[in-house]
Amino acid sequence: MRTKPRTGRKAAIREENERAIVRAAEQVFAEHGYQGATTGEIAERAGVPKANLHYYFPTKDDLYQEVLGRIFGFWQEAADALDDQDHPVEALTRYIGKKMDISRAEPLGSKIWAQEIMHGTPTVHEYLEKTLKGWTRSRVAMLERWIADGHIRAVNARYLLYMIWATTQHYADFEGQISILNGGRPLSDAQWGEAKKTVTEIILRGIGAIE
Amino acid sequence: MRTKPRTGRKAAIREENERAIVRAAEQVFAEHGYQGATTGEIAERAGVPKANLHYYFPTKDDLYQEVLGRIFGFWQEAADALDDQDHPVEALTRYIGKKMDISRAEPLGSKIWAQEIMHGTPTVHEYLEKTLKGWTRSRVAMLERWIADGHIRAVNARYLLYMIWATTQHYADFEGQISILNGGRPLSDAQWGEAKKTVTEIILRGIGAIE
DNA sequence: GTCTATAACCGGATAGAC
DNA sequence: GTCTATCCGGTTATAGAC
Repeated sequence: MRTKPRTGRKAAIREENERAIVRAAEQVFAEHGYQGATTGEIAERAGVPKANLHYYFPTKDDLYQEVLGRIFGFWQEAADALDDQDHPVEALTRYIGKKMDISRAEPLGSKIWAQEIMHGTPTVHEYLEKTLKGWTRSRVAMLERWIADGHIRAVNARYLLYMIWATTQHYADFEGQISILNGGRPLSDAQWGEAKKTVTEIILRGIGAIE
Repeated sequence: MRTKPRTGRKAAIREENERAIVRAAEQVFAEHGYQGATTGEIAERAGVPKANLHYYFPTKDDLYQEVLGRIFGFWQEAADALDDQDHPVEALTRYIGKKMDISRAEPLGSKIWAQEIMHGTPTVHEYLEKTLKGWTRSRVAMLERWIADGHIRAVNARYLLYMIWATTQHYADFEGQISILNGGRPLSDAQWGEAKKTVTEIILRGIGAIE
């Protein structure tokens, strides 16, 4: 008997359990941090006994890496939005919009990422060195080409990128604060639209891409 | 004999120990999160036996509250920079500059604050409700007056404020990522100046306050 | 006011029956 | 593949000698 059958009843059970565990883990890691998260609470939220969690994910760290892997996917997806040779206005509008959408749809992933960075990148250091560093360099080069071509003003491209990351991720990482300042309610559809519009316009106008 | 003499040799010892413990606590809380921080490591970094830490701060939570108190001071100080009726360009330039300076001088506090928010504001909920909410409301009103007076364009004032918070705090909260992308070195004096200039210009131009 | 030794507890991980 | 019972290491907090 295979340990991890790809099809059949057991495979379906495995997949459903793993899915439930990873989702629960995202919530608990985001809310309590790596150390604060307990496998007991994750198992409870996933609706499985703690021993079963350890059957699917031998160690807490394995589970954490699985969760970080999911996040990487979303970040990569957003990164692709800036990976072409469109006009600056369209490219940046799409990139900012996509990042805002991810902040709304996957705030937990963004929070786990932020905490991982604040804790000294123990797990994602390699990713930053090997993938993000190169991607950033190429995007900076692209922005500098736009500057040379007169599409946008001469701003520091790297700090512009940081500004976009910071501003869009803030809506995920600080959603608790934003909700409280919004009268205890999460932002509505209309407010999200307004936030996205505000962020996009200030940045585009700030670099002289519009008006 | 007083338990907490205000002067004399014992008072000096107390003050020095408390100071060392709080500084060490900032480092450990920022790096490992509330749960990940151990009183043992804090005591070790402060150079006192663990039992002595508990003599000065009975519980880990007391120490955490002390650390958060220090942070509030810096945030309040930055908030004051926007508390007057100057021209928008000067007021916002000073506020952004001050927030960037705090990000550089006190990144640990910013990180602890960010994590506290991400963990659901268990400790600072009251502060957000009672202090930050009112301050934000008054600053939004001020910005809207500037818009009405034609000093800046009609942007959503609340999301503009969030943008300033996000962008400036990013340099503290994500300093690990920024350092890696900077070739493994923290930003130099010149780079900090360039970052501050870039952030300030994009925002001021983005709201039509300059150019 | 200091510090060693320890109590009391909790959480990650596993053994082993089903 | 599931789950109860348990081990073991680590953490907060304190007792009590100095």
